[in-house]
Amino acid sequence: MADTARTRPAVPDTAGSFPVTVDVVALTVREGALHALVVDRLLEPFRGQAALPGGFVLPGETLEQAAGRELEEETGLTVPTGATGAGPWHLEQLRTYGPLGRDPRGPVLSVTYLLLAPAFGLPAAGGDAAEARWVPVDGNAGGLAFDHDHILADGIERARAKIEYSPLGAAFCPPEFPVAELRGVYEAVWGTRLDARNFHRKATGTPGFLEPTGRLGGGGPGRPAELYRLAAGVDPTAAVLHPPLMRPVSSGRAAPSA
Amino acid sequence: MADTARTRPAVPDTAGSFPVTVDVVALTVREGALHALVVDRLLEPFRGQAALPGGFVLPGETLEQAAGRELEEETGLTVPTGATGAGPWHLEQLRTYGPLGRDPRGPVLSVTYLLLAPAFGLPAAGGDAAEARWVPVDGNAGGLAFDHDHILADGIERARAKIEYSPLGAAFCPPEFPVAELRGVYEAVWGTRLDARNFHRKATGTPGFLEPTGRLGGGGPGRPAELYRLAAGVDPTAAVLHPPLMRPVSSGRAAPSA
DNA sequence: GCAAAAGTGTTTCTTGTACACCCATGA
DNA sequence: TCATGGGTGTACAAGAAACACTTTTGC
Repeated sequence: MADTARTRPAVPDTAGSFPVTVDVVALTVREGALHALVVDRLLEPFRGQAALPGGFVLPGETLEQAAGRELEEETGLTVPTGATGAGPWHLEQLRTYGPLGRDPRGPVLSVTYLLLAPAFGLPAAGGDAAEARWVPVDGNAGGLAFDHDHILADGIERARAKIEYSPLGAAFCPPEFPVAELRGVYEAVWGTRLDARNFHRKATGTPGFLEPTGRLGGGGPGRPAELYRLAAGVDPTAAVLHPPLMRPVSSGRAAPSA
Repeated sequence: MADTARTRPAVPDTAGSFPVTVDVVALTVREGALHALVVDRLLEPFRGQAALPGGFVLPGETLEQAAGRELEEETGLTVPTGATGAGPWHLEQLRTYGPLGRDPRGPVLSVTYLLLAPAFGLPAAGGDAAEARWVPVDGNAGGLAFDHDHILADGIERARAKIEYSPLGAAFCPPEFPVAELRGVYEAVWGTRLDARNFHRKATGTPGFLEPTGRLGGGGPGRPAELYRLAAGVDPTAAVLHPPLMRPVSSGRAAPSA
């Protein structure tokens, strides 16, 4: 074992060394349906096939920085790094896959992240970036490169579970939104219908969840809705919904695959 | 970019390559208190200091295999790999830390696992393995090497949250156990007292949680308790407790650090 | 006025919580 | 018999579910 210096111990040379990718399950709600972000691969392996946005971690980068960089390269949007809670975005680590049997190039570790975001437009195809697009995830998406179908399913299940007890549903909404929009998020993510009146009471009555802005959101038919924002100073990963807002038992509650 | 072959694309050479460790937060309940497994480090860095059991992933290993191997080397016990659900043990991935600023040897990624286990004895110190021991985690453990204090706190919080809605509390118990032992697990993990009678009703009345064995556990004073086992064929990570067994609001419910 | 959506009130039922009470054993 | 812990019954309160009803807008 080559001890370069007594003050700077070295990693044992029997240890493996692995390329590491960061892949992102980016979810949003558009037109009442849950969508995931995918890109068409420009390079082998799986060239031309859809995949989750992601790529290799570069030396000197943190995992979060790599996730933000890949998202920016492939969607043009800038995710404030360490953005857990800053703005409507929410980025959190999902889990790590690999290193064996998931990449034809050899052993590769993939650290995956879950991004919950309000709907946003994507740059047109072309340029140096692969085309990124939103695809609905109505149960049957499928067909992604690598083990990305599996990762996507795990990300969706995480999102479904998380909005039960955390205020993270608001991460799918713009900074100010009516209660009905938040309800639409829950309905899209869970794939169920919720009673508008009971949801309103529960959402507005839970301390540390919503905060009225005083403004009204006009536009559509019917009475204008009051606009709310996510309560200030609340950790968006904290369990503030006590008791939780639980999905109806009919809704899919599959455990994430081990 | 050196394309070694058209049929076997290579990892781009701008990608970083990282040593990867697996570290395990092993928790158990002994004498009514939650304990974590730590080992005393025999090598630099942090020689002589306590740390979570773990070590480098070797080439050709899966992460779970590495976790099982490290546990076996340091505690002498054999964790059936892919053991999610087999036997009373439960091993699940916690999260991944790094690669920057956590190891004086340089950038190292740590994939961490959470092991929930019934109390078991440990081999005596000496031999080629570091001494492993159980330490109580009454809030103030502290003093572990690397970022292991942080990882341990995340693991404890995961365990606290998980037993609310999954049958995993039984992973701390032997194959057959009285309801009171399971209640003791909840009390130790949450650091609260629970009403024995209501707990009994809830635990035995939840479908897919406990299964009577018909046997009685004698021994102590008082009426002998019926023994139960974890219900067969239930995914221990599935959320079977509906509605969940929720910890009293006074109990620590800190969100895992981002 | 009418339709549509927001928001409130009310009733019913389920569940958590607290605690009185009985059961089965050892000393 | 008493102490100890296992297990059941019951009353109360909090919350979920269902839905009638009022409010406020556009057409």
